[in-house]
Amino acid sequence: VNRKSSIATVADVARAAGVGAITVSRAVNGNGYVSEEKRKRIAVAIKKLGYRQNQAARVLKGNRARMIGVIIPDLADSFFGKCASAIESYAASHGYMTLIVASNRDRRLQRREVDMMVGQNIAGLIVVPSFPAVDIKPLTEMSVPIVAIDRPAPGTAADEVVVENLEGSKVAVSHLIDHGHQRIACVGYDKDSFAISRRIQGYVAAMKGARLKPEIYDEVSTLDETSKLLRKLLKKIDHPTAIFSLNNVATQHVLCALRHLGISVPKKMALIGFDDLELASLLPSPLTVVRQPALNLGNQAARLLFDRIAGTKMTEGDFGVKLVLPVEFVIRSSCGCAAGN
Amino acid sequence: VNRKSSIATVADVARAAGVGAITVSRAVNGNGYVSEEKRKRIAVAIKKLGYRQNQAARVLKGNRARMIGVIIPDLADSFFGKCASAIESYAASHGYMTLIVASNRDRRLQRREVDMMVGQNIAGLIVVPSFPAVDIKPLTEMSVPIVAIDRPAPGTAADEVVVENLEGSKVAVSHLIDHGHQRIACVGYDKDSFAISRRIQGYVAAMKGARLKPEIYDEVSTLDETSKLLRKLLKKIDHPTAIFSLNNVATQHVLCALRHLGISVPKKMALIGFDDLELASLLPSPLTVVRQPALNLGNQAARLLFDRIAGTKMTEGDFGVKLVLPVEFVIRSSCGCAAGN
DNA sequence: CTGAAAGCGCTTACAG
DNA sequence: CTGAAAGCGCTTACAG
Repeated sequence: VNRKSSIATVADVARAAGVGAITVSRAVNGNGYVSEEKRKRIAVAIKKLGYRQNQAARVLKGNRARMIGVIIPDLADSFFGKCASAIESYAASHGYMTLIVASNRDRRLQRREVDMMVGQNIAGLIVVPSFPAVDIKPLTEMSVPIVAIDRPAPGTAADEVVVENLEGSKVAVSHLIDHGHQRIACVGYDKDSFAISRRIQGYVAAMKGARLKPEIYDEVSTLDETSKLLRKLLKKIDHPTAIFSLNNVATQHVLCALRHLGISVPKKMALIGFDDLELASLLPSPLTVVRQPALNLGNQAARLLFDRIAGTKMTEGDFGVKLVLPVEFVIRSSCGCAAGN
Repeated sequence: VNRKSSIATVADVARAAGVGAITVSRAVNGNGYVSEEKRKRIAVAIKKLGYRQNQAARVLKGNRARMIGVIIPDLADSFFGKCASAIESYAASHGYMTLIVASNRDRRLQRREVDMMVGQNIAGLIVVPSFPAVDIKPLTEMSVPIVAIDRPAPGTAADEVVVENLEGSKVAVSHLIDHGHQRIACVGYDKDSFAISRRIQGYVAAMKGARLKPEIYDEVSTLDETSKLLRKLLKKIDHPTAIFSLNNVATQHVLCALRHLGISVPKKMALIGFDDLELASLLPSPLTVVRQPALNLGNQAARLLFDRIAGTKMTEGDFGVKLVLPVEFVIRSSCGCAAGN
């Protein structure tokens, strides 16, 4: 492949600038001292030859790639998409590229992806841990810094950034109770994930605090199942008068199902969802939600990761920084409050 | 860095399997012939030693990285997010990782990102071309296969996958005309992009076809500007009675502005948007839209790209495959049709 | 403050 | 059908 011959190497730059190869390397990487004069000559030569550092050679010498990995359950999910977006921006501003992969909640797939990331020698990883930490062990073994978002990664030294799941849910459910609701259903799925289980705990805490009986339906993941559930619930005379939905997808399903059943919100059924939705404020009854700071979640995670990459923070014996970001309770009117926003 | 010493190399595997290094390489990459017996011994040795191919060394030898690049304007935009998601899945199923970057419609940023992708020796690129093709020249010069999506990349040999922008708009606007609307405003921004300009053309064609006068407001990009525009329009006695919005963001702004102004849809103002929205069917008046096949767009683009990477298609003298995907006209009720969906 | 030499782990002609 | 040697482009101790 002799088209390669047209690509400039350090040696070419060194020759053109009349210096040694190592000096070029130092100038490019900003290590060690290079006299101002040589630095200039090198810069000129680089521009003239169109030199670009070959990352493969750099990595082969033992350096980490200027790349980080991001593993999220689903790239098309707006919440995770926003996280990824914030991370990518942060990485780009630090001169790093971002390998983004969706685990699709498929364990084998994620394992393969982790292996590939090892093969690429990534400098760090931000992950929404859908699986036991053993799955990312190949990376921890290489002491690649890791930040877990949305959920912790127990058994690792990973930093973590999560949100106030329990507190946010408690506030939301208490708000429904303040509106006079006695029967409040809690609807969603993925109850084994940290975030959801914490939200359920918050719901339970609020209900128990008001001496109300929790009604939890935490295995309702499709629109169909949601419709079925609501139809069943509404048959009872003494049915729930409010719903707390556990994430954006669950909220959408509940909204859809209620619409199809012709149940008006909040008149016949009040609703608060965890996670904001794009058009939430434009719905017939603007949706009251617990809003997660998706962009900030990504940002903070990236910040922690790059602190580790830069070696600012120690990893030895240190069990990681744990960050809990506040959520925002956005009152519109699906909860029963009159004024929308 | 002597922790390296614990990582197995081809030489280690070769020794353990009692074969030459090259045979290991051939077995791993599936080139050339390796006897069944040696293949088995090698597989055993690989498993035992936990060998993983070092991508940096592979790339340094002149091979392309098992990585593709994706450049989109904005990762948090649900339309582009879906495209990226489909591309990533396709790539993963082919054993490739995906470098996803947002250009943020910032030309300098994108140039830097292209340079970094060159440095990583990516095997292919899928790009939403926001800028002249000269910006991706470093990649074309290396004959990296490129597929343009959403917009063409004139002046390159890139394959392209776009949607029926003109046709979709024409159908939508004609539908409004069939509802008896005589004054239909066309609202949006980014008119210099291919997709939007084609949509405007479709709008104009439909209007002219009905001998109606086009009213184009194609520099309305923020909610504020949208509100201002609508307020101004509604002051006139003879104001437009329908709006055609040019993309998902414009549609959202129009919906928001109308809500704030207390204008009911479709009674006071009919509306059709290009691009579907998540909760479109749950709005007070479910939104009629021209739906783009975002996932399929990504899929088709990935398929074309991997055809090129596999060398199935020639690039020399060939000006690329041009694919135009159909859009779907989803009639709900914001256009004035009674039945929602 | 700067340079020459060695080597990272892989694969590609070339022999055999 | 399989192997030994060279080299991809870079950076890291080590001298000077």
